[in-house]
Amino acid sequence: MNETYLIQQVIKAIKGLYQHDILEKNVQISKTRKEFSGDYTLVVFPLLSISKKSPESTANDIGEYLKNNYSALESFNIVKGFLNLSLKSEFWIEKLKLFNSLNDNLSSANNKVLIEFSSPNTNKPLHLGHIRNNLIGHSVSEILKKAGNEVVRVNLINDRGIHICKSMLAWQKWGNGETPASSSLKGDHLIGKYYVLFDVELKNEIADLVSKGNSDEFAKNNTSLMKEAQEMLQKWERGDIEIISLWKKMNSWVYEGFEQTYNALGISFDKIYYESETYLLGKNIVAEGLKKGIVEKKTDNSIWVNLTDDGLDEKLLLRADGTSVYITQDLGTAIMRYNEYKPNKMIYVVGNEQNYHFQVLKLVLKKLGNEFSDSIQHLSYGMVELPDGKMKSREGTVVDADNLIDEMIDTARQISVELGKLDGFSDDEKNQIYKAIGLSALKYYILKVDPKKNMTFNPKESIDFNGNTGPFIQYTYVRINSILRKANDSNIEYKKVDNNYDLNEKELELIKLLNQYQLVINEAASSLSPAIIANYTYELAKEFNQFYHDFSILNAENETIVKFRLLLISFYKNVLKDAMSLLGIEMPERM
RNA sequence: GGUUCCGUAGCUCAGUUGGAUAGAGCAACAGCCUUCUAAGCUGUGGGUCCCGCGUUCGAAUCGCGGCGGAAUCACCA
Repeated sequence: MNETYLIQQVIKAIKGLYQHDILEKNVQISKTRKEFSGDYTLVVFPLLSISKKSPESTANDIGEYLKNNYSALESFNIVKGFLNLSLKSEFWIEKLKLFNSLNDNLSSANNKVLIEFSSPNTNKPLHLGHIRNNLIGHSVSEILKKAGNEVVRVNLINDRGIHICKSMLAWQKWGNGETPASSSLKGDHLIGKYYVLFDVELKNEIADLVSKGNSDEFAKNNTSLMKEAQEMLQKWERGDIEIISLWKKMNSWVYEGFEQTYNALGISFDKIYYESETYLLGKNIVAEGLKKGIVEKKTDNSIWVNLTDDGLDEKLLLRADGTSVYITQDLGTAIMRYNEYKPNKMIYVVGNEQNYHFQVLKLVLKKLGNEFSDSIQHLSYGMVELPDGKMKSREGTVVDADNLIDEMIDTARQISVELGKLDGFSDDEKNQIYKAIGLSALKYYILKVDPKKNMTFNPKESIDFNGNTGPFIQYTYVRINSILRKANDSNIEYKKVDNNYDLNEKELELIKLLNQYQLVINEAASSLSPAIIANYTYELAKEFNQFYHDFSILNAENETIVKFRLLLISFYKNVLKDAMSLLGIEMPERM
């Protein structure tokens, strides 16, 4: 809690009472817990060595001092070593007024931040893990922007490498010219089908070799299919016209498919990099490193970097046949990006299974003389697991992104129809609302969990639409909206508020919570965590619903109260919408 | 085996730089629609915060040691 104005008052009090200077960070002020009365609580224990008095009398000294010297203070009370301070209504009403200018009082970090997320392979459709990546990336971008940073969103498409050759080869061998049009399969799903087929056929071949008396080890390393795939990769790197044109054709199918999924999720990028366009730079960088003697060539011509001095291992940078590996292109991409944008910070949204990779990447970049290496931050997020463990494509347990999105929207439709809330809307309007609700359930479900933690998704239990969920928050918004619409229809003017307004307890709670928004944004931005925003929106919604239940707004006791409450809830509406937009979640006007 | 991360209610998760009697949702049970949208509100039950030791006025939070789980240590990406 950085309520600076209060902290300054306490510092003054300590100085006045005990002639002692104290640092801001040593003043512990927090929100007062619900079971006690007060707005803020000062923990006096750390101050005892200065006051040389008991906790109670120290708290009393400070309380009295503030009472006499700080005009905003209404009253105080002391429980054990805790000094609870209540501020005057006027103080909170002034705070509330600041929400008239919601968007222009943000801390401006003025940093340029480049953030990479999504980064799909072009050999299979997106799944639930990718959804988490995309949602986190998009949301963190929005949060950083809100906190005053310039944000560049980039996607790095992994469009080359042995895995792409596998699906190309399988399609060439067994595809019979199948296309998305001919099969009415989404392009990325079509390619995925052949990637799986390759794996199946590869297993068959290995089994065949083993049955002919070869060892498992030998069989694995000597399949004709793998050899063909490797030859294809070499041809690709040499620019073989036939292979390149096949590659372009198949990739274009995948991009069309991805585009649909990105659109459904509401995600976009400022810049898309393709590994096929950056990996050569990576190779050059490795070659330079070789000249400088930073990396070394082994007898089989493969190139390695030795990181044993840094507690890590040796790492391959180029294969013996000269083709590049994952980290090769990542080196090139990082340098290219840095030179292009000169950001203060580069964030990579990549799963925690690649923690080691990023350790290596930063080290190698540094060794090669790139000081910006220190500005790279790996936003390492946890895996999405199923109740019995990891998703495995071989076992067909992968939760497909497109299917899941469709299911969520369909569930939203079913619930809405059951409740009969959208009777009288056009089909277009209805579909738009179903989509907003279904996606909010999905997005909120994923984003409310701390990114760095693994999370469990149970496909058998559908994602909830009640309780701590996206639709609940949307519903709250819609309720507010409905009241404001009625107020508008009756031409009630509620933009002004009198400082003498007598706040009731719940109204005060609502203002205090609203007042935290700025802090919450800053915290979410510094910890790169959409979960902080999500949990805050839930608090907002819960508080409002209690208020809504306990107090009438349009039929309040008198006009002053009606107007005040309308103003208050209109700020709730704005903040709810604003906060949810940071999660990439749209708010329907009715539902 | 080395390194990193994690362990909070039956389940899914919160718990802000160490602060007061550890919180929500789901699931279960019991109430609340003639009144601003019941996708809501209220209540009941549910805990060895993995275990132990330490630091501290104070530990779910920090340190050390265990136990349990995950990831990684690829000429996959």
